[in-house]
Amino acid sequence: MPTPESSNAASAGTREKILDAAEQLLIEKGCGGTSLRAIASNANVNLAATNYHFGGKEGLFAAVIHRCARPINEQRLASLDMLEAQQSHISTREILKALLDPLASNNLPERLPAVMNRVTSEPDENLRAIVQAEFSEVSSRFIAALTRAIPQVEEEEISLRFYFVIGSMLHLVGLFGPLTTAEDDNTRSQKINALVNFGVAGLETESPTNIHSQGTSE
Amino acid sequence: MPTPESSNAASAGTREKILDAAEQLLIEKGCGGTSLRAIASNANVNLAATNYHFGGKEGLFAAVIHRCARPINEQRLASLDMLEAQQSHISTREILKALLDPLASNNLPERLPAVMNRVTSEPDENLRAIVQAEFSEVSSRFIAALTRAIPQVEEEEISLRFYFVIGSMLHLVGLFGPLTTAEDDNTRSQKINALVNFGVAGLETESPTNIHSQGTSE
DNA sequence: GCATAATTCAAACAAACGTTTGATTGACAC
DNA sequence: GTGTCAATCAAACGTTTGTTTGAATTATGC
Repeated sequence: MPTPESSNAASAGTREKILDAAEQLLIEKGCGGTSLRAIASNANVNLAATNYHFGGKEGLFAAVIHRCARPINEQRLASLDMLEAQQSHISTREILKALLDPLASNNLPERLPAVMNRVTSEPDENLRAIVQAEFSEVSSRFIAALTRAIPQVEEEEISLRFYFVIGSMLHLVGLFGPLTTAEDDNTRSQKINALVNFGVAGLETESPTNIHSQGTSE
Repeated sequence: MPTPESSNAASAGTREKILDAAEQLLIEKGCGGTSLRAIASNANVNLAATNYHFGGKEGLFAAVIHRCARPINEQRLASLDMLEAQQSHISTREILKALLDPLASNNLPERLPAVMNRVTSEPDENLRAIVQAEFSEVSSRFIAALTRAIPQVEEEEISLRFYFVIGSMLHLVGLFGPLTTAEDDNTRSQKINALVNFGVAGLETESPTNIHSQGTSE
């Protein structure tokens, strides 16, 4: 009884059908709220197929995360590579656009943002580790680029502000919800653009020198 | 068989013990990942007590949310009330401090931020509605105040940027994790302060007039 | 065609789930 | 004491869960 954990060509349809259904249900109900039976039913495959192809529930959701996160992160890193190859100094705005514009692109898996939003807040430790590993290169590369682009702010502060941008991004894509039409694509890219503006200003600001309590008295 | 859904004085110990254990487990495992049996076991009460006092799992978690969210939101609204009573013009920074400083206060329930972070990303629709209702007044009041404080940015944009701040906040409190010591309190208020700086800059920035694609060519 | 491996299937497994039941306890009123 | 009501308890309810099994089916190599 071999478990083809990493077979690709074989069993063309079933694997993808399971991944599609799992992705959909993961968005709607979360990881803990989705049963393998519901996945198999929505995918029109046998229940045992989920364990056969992915070795278990955890392996299945790991595969969903991987399939979703990889293309968008590759696009992000490719954009950053191109910027760094072409220019000696890159602006904060260019870096943030490389990070966030892929979310507005419409040749990406439609439900990718929703999956990211759902999965980054899952309490399951194993899934969290998978997500973190999937995004670690993007984080370190972009933090490094931002540190170079904004020399007047120290790296530790840049790192914290980068996670503010990520938090805003996750919250935003959670609001996307069922946007699928062409006009919604416009709305989406408008909101991504608003996040870029917001993030550029937040990242580049210099902290006020007086840290002590800036009270209510005017 | 009466179900004392809203009794207060009676059964002093058990109710609170259940709420404490449920809160703890909600943070660690999420709503779907926490069973009533685990709650009852950690609280050292009988399993049936959870249903007796809260009418079911959903009622229990709603009570946890309510107990957590209410004091912090009251503090936020009280701070905003005070600002609006004392001054005719309130700065963006003052508003954000009224919104975020309560998260650094140490006379609040320790695990409140973690509960907020966990529960705002729960897929359960009923719980989401409860959370939304709990925060709706804070949202509308603070968005209105920010709109008055930043007249050069239109309200719809302010509203979107406000949710960016909320997203950053939720992401930040998720990073707090097991911070409990006194020195960690300092770290926490430093990070809250960093978020205030970030948010002020992001909220007050004026969008660049050229919306069209700001390409890579310098 | 035939053997071999990969895949699908119905069925069952033990375990854990939320909820309910009915008896038992303790406190307070009269 | 007696009656009443809120609270706790052990035990069981029927479902649903993730996973496993072994036979049936399909594809692949020769």
